[in-house]
Amino acid sequence: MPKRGYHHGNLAQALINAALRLIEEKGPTGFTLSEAAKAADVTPAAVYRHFQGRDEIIAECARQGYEIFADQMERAYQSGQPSALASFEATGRAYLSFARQHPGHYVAMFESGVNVQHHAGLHAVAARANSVLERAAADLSQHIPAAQRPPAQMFSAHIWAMSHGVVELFARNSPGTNVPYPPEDLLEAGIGIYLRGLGLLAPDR
Amino acid sequence: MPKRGYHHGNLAQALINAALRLIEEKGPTGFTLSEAAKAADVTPAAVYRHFQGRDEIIAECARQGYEIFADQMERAYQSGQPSALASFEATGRAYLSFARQHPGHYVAMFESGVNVQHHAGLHAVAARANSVLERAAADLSQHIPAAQRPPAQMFSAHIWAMSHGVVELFARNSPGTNVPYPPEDLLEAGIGIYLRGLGLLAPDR
DNA sequence: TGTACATCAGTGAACGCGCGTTCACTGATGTAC
DNA sequence: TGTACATCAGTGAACGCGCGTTCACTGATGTAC
Repeated sequence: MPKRGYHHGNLAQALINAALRLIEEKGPTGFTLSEAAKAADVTPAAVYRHFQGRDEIIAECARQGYEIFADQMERAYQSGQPSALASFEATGRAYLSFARQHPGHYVAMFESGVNVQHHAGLHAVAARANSVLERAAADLSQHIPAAQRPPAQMFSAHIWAMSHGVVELFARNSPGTNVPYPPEDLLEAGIGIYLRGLGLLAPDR
Repeated sequence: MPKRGYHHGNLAQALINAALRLIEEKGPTGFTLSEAAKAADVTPAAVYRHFQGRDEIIAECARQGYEIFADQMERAYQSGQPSALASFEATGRAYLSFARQHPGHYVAMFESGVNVQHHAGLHAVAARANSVLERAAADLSQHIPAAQRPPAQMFSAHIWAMSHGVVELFARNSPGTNVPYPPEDLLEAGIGIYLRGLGLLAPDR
């Protein structure tokens, strides 16, 4: 409890943290400005010293999430170097791991209905996260015979889609039937089969 | 305007339809009981003659959605018979096509936070939809050499995840960068690569 | 070090709003005789 | 066919609630001299 600085200390971040916890616990709908203020031991009106309103809080949650996400993707990419394959697989894994470690951020980014285009800073950092995955895909595509090489942007999108789908459908308590595999294994296997389809892994292992 | 039957005619379904339109236009959050009632030209209190409350309306939207979805999956499966491969590909395509044709239902089913387990009828029909995809996967797995055959439930989950991811990320105006491919093509290509990875398509085309 | 003043983060009361839900009711429809 | 009655879908008024937002304010902190 440092509580240093002016009055509260760092109310802006305290509100963001409260919002993230609320979003994580009750979904994007469950978050209210008033409740976040209460969680930060502050009057709802105080929020307006730091944010324009409710929307800006969610947007900032998402922005910080994209920042962390982009960093983790970058680190995953580096961890796999110099192997293009290892880098690519690591970024796929990083997606799921991010969703697990930062559920509040994840929901703010992908399920809150926040408009990435409408917030200047948001768009930039979202693009940065995306570019890591695309770079990994581009590296990898060098290893595919040019003739049958699909655009890197395309299979980066495939991996992103499969990762996102696994998170949404199987890494939460969510709808439909629960599949009896840990999401990590499911994604790992899926990416493996996909890469074999690209001719990047031996046909049988 | 048949307006037959008692008073309104078929208020229950009129409310569901209004709810679906609202959900489609404003997202799962945008739907309110009061607004649905107004759209059906009825007092909010009238809703309680037909539903226990707000939640039950959304659940019924989702239920009807799963019903349509299961039917379409079934039809897609049949359309591919007797080829296991054609059936499987068709069910994958049916997913995206359903999301396009019935956006309100889709959102109610997958983005409204409705709990499939909590509503008896919902769970059953969701399982029916899922079982079609799993049957298609099981058929297909017969064509994979037993030694390297992954469980059918697993690659059914992969295709479901990729389909869902493509819808969520690229078939809406949603987050991140927009990929310059029509979602249908993206999904088709992704499934193709994946099936090649399973050894079910020729390695080069 | 001490005093006077400016800054500005957070307060507390108030607002209008639309929400979901309840209740006693009304009056159109269906049915029995 | 006509009348009396039962049913029950929808009404309209009311409720309590929590929301986001505004406003004039207060009083702790930082700063100039």
